[in-house]
Amino acid sequence: MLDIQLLRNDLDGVAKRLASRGYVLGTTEFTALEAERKKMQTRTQDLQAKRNASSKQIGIAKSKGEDVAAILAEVASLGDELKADEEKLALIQTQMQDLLLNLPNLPHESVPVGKSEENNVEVRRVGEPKKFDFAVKDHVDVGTPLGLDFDTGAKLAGARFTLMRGQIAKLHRALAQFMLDTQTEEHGYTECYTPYLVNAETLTGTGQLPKFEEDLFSLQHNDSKLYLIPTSEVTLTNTVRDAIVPLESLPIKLTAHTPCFRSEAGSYGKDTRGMIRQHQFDKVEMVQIVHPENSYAALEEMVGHAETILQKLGLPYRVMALCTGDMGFGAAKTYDLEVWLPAQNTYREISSVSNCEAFQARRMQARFRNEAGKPELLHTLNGSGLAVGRTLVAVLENYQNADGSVTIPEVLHPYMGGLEQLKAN
RNA sequence: GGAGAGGUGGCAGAGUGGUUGAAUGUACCUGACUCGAAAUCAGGCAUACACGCAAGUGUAUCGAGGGUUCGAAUCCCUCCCUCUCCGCCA
Repeated sequence: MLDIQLLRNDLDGVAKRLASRGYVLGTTEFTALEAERKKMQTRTQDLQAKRNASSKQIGIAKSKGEDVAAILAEVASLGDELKADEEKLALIQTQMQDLLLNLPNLPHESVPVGKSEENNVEVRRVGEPKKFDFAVKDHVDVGTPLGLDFDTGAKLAGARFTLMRGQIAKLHRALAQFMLDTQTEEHGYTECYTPYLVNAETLTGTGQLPKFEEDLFSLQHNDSKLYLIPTSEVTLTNTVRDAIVPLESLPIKLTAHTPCFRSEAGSYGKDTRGMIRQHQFDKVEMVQIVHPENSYAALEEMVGHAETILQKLGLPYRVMALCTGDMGFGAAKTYDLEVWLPAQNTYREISSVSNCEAFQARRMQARFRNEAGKPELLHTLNGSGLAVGRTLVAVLENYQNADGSVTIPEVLHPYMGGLEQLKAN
């Protein structure tokens, strides 16, 4: 959520910055609503002040045993008008809140301006794509003989679900364990186990609701509606919702390995083959909750934390700075990590690391007590470290051998009980 | 699922429908005393929002939302959460 003060003071500036990410701000609508709000709020508060003053006098008069009929009559006439004004004001404030909740974050000044994916800027490239002296297969063809089973996944749940068996299932688990251990032991994140189902408030805090409800899976339980988390960014970040944390506790660094559930509405026909785009996938998430002064340093640091995983796995990748038009709703700045997939002969997103500045913190009312002892909004960051399913895809494709076997990256050996190669039985 | 007890400021803990944004204690900050500290004394000490150049003034908030009333922390209704006992359960 943007600071409403900023909209009041510099509406055109805000509109301009939002336009850079392809969002058209209804400035006329805002101006009209804001004028109405101001009028109604002032009027309502005046009436309330009058009522309060009279009521106080009634109290005083009664305690002295005086007659209160005159004041009573006077204040009675306020009643209907006040009630009508309060209702109207509440309606306006709801409208204003809706408007604010649906505005995306402002891009940081360092973000390249652009319309789409094509305008993203490559920051660096790490690792050399391996040369194969045989025709490379994609992860579906490599993985199927080894235990990757799309047919059974589809039978059990439908399209975009996968079943893994045996060695592949174990490799998938090994990857998650390895990532979690690296983030906790080497990078100082606290491991968390979080709910997979959350309420609407939580999702509003991180920005998935109200605007992106269609991207979520939900279920009705008695009178309450719960949603499956699309990422543990949601649960980890919301740990500080409605909280004022002490300065000394910063930065808060959290990580979790959870499944993520996404409806993938609007991506029909995209990445239908294989397990690139699934309704359910595992991810090790990193979240940092920091002092506003440190959030951009933390962003760079977190990109490094995600890169570490790719480097240890020996997977070639590149770092992309997303342009204004390609960034997510809540992000002020985002880096994507893209891993090399030989079968697609291209780099594909495997991690996304974003600084949301105070955008989520303002929605969540997540604050810290600053040096002066006053509550101030935190900055929140999140990033994948990494998406486990896509990492599995990358390992299968990059480490495939001519005979159909797959070499297991060395760092995973301890997690695989010493196994060094996946082979079909 | 059944029965009961609760939810008030950083913490503890009062609060007969009326000068209660809230006693008191404690923590914290400032000042006085002191060479300094402790003790003591005095003052300060919630959040959000609105109006205002400012000083300031006003509004809202006692788990959440409704209601009754001129006036609600206090009365009524609904919901949420916590705790205790019983039942069921991985």
